[in-house]
Amino acid sequence: MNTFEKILHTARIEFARHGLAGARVDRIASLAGVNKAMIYYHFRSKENLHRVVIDQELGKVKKLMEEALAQETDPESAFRKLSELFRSMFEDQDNFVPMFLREIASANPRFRKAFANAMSEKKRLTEKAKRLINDGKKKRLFRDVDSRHAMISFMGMNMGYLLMAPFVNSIWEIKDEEKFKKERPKQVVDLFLHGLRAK
Amino acid sequence: MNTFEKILHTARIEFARHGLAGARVDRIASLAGVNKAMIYYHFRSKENLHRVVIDQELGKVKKLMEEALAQETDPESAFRKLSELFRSMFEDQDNFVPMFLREIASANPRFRKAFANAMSEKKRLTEKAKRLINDGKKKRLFRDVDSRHAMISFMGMNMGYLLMAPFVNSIWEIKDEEKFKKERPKQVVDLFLHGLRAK
DNA sequence: TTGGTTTAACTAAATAATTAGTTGAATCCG
DNA sequence: CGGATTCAACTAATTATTTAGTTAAACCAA
Repeated sequence: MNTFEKILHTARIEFARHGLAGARVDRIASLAGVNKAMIYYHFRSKENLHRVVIDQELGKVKKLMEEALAQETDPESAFRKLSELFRSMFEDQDNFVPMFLREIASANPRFRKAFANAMSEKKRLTEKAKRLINDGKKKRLFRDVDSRHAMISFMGMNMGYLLMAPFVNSIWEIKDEEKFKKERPKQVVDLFLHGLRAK
Repeated sequence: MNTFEKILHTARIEFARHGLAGARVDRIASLAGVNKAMIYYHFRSKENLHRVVIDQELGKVKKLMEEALAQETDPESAFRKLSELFRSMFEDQDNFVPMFLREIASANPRFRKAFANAMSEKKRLTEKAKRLINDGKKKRLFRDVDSRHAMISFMGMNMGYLLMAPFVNSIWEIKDEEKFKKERPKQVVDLFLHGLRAK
């Protein structure tokens, strides 16, 4: 890893832990094993470094999204795929969750737009989701539900635990987090599909 | 409002907007229309002021929880009640959401314990929820689902939109937020109950 | 090939700016 | 009186940013 990458890598951790205001340039430098001036040499300012880190994370999200939306399948596999997408989005990069939460909290419009853009990459996520549900409705497989509400519920079911695992574990006394996480996608998709299913 | 209350009120807004590290004591003082010295006179330090604000917010959550758990009813009304509880928890106090998100992000163990404690006030929320689902299962009204997964999904469905409304609105192109919010509890509870229902 | 020149990457230290917290004298009011 | 409050200037500390100078590799013309 060269200096540039070392700084980015350490900054990601620092910003995830402390947020933009709480992050310390000295700490990034010393943890990265790099002279502090190098941060200004490569990134101009703390704020700009933060922006670069955020953009990088959003880039990964966008990429995952594109991969997940590539194939066409039946509703059940599609929802399982989406469930898996959320898991990888929030799970594989443990720095993303805190950064994501803080950006929501600070209502940063730049981030909101960039994230919305990454999520509805060429409208494919939203369109695909609506299509999945409306197709099911036409075929009388699904009840007559509002597709937006249904999809938002689906996202909430999926993301809720991923975002707040430590809290949820504590409240619901979940001892074996790993096991629980593994069970989760199936449980979520089952509940959701049963919820949609026509009687 | 006396000085003490003015400070608390302004601090709540400041901490919600900027977090502990980003909050400025000078700004709190000037927005509260109070001399900075008064903040130290009443609250000793910025961190302590933050703690007081957080504790106050958690106190409100606890109170809402207690009220909501007071009555006993059928599953449908109970879940509707819970849905309404989440709404009031996150909606009525618009400063709570950002503070909550930031505390999750910073993984503050003090907050986690206090929140878990407020949520599972004498275990009544978790026990009641489990009981609701297990009763339904015994009466063959509900499928054989894992009650913890189901309840976590229910919380996610409810909280997801409340926590991330600006994002979700942007992604799903929701124009009339107020209308959508009003429809939401019914939509959520319907999907959830259909998801549980035995075939 | 060689000696000078440029350049990006880097260092150590200094400076500039911000900000939490303090002080002490003065005022206000029941 | 005495507790609450104002006020503005202050400090001590922290922290972001800049600066002046170094290094080593790449480049390039004679």
